[in-house]
Amino acid sequence: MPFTAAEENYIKTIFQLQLVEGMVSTNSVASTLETSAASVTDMLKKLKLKKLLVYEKYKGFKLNNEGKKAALSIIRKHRLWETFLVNILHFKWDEVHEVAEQLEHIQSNQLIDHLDNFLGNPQFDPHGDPIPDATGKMPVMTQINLTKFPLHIVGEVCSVGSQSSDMLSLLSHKQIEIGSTISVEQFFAFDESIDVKINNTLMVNISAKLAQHLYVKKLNYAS
Amino acid sequence: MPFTAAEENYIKTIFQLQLVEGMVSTNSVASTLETSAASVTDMLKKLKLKKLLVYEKYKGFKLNNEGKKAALSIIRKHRLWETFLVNILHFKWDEVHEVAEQLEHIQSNQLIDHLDNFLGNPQFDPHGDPIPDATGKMPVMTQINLTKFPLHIVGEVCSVGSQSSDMLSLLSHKQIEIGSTISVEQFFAFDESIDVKINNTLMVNISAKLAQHLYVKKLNYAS
DNA sequence: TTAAAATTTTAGATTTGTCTAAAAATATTT
DNA sequence: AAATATTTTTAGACAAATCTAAAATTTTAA
Ligand SMILES: [Mn+2]
Ligand SMILES: [Mn+2]
Ligand SMILES: [Mn+2]
Ligand SMILES: [Mn+2]
Repeated sequence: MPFTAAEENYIKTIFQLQLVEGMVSTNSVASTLETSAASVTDMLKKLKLKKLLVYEKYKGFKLNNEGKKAALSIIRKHRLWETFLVNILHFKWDEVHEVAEQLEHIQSNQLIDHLDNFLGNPQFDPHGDPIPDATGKMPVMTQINLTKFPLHIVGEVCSVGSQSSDMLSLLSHKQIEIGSTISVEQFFAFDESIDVKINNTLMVNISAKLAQHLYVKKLNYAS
Repeated sequence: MPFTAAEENYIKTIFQLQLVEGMVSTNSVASTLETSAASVTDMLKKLKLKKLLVYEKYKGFKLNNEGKKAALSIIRKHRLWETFLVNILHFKWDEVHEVAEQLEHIQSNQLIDHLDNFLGNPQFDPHGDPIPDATGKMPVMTQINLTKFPLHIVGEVCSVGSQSSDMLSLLSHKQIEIGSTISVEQFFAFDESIDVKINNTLMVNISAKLAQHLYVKKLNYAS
């Protein structure tokens, strides 16, 4: 029942890929984890043996309920630790990912429950991603990718699709943060870039690639 | 330069044994880590190759300066995490050891420095053991084993030589804690047990075995 | 609808950390 | 000083996680 750190990294990656892809491919896992396709196949056999996923040779694979449950527990730990690092130890939000990658593998339910409680049972992590509770439930976010966000509607930046330093420093340069209000003002078909207004004042241009990694939600409340 | 968790566990164990034994034996490490003597020999070769210890076949071994430095860094992490678990997450002092055994292997200097700072740069962990600073220095304790403590002198319980649940629950039963004042009032040669006075009031009998695991320091300050 | 390209799996190694059983060295007793 | 016991090391094996290179399968393109 307890998993190794390597198994947990695969489980988490497959979970996140299947949210987007449905069925997951060997190569997508390999490139996400920066490992070889052969290693992925090796691990798939182990995870299948442990009854965490549905897998037929050459046909792709996806986590079953047991596997999803395991993934949510790892994601819960990862996001709670990130919250701890930023809120309590005053890390910057682009400095926490690597350490959380390690901390998520610490085995102790008591630890994670006490941590959750100490942090005040936070609902979202510093990147705006929802934190599953002990049973695996997460708040729904109805977040939309910025590329699909309607024009001239004010939303709030609530999540970033990548934690690469390159991306985070670009965001920082453009003065975009989690919680910034944002509205798409113009679309340029040529390069699919967009002009957005940040916090109702600053106007900046955002590349298609960057937009693909920004998630926003509509502001339902006053303003 | 970074060590694996297994290497770190050996380094820490050898350090602690050589404080008492001077030269360390294969079997003492094996029984402390609950592993086979053969595994210890295997690891000794690796640690020698990494120039962390002085080792000649069949002759015993001990950490050199480089090895001691590594050990102190691991001990620093272990004791800071224990302090976090007890002071911040409200674990009991006899519940923290297993989790700290895992947390001590997280690789991030930034993390441990921020944690130290957040905890207020504590000098002692919840078991009364000194916490090395970032350079490896620890406060000297001049603690004495209770079996060697002079009669009728008031001291303070500052460390326990074991973290076994059995021992900690026995201490709890006798209402002895870290920080309790203690004085040895009578020695019984027959079973080498002693009567001690706790916090200047309660008189209890302590077995030779228990006394061997209790460390006290003289109270130099008023009272 | 074959041929070429891409993807995936297998075969065979390697590293780390562990084990048991046997051999070697050291320590203790007659 | 032998014989015996203990400790330590070596030899050989195994599981986990990884790799490269080759084979198998599926997909795409001619
Ligand atoms: Mn991880
Ligand atoms: Mn996050
Ligand atoms: Mn440990
Ligand atoms: Mn301690």
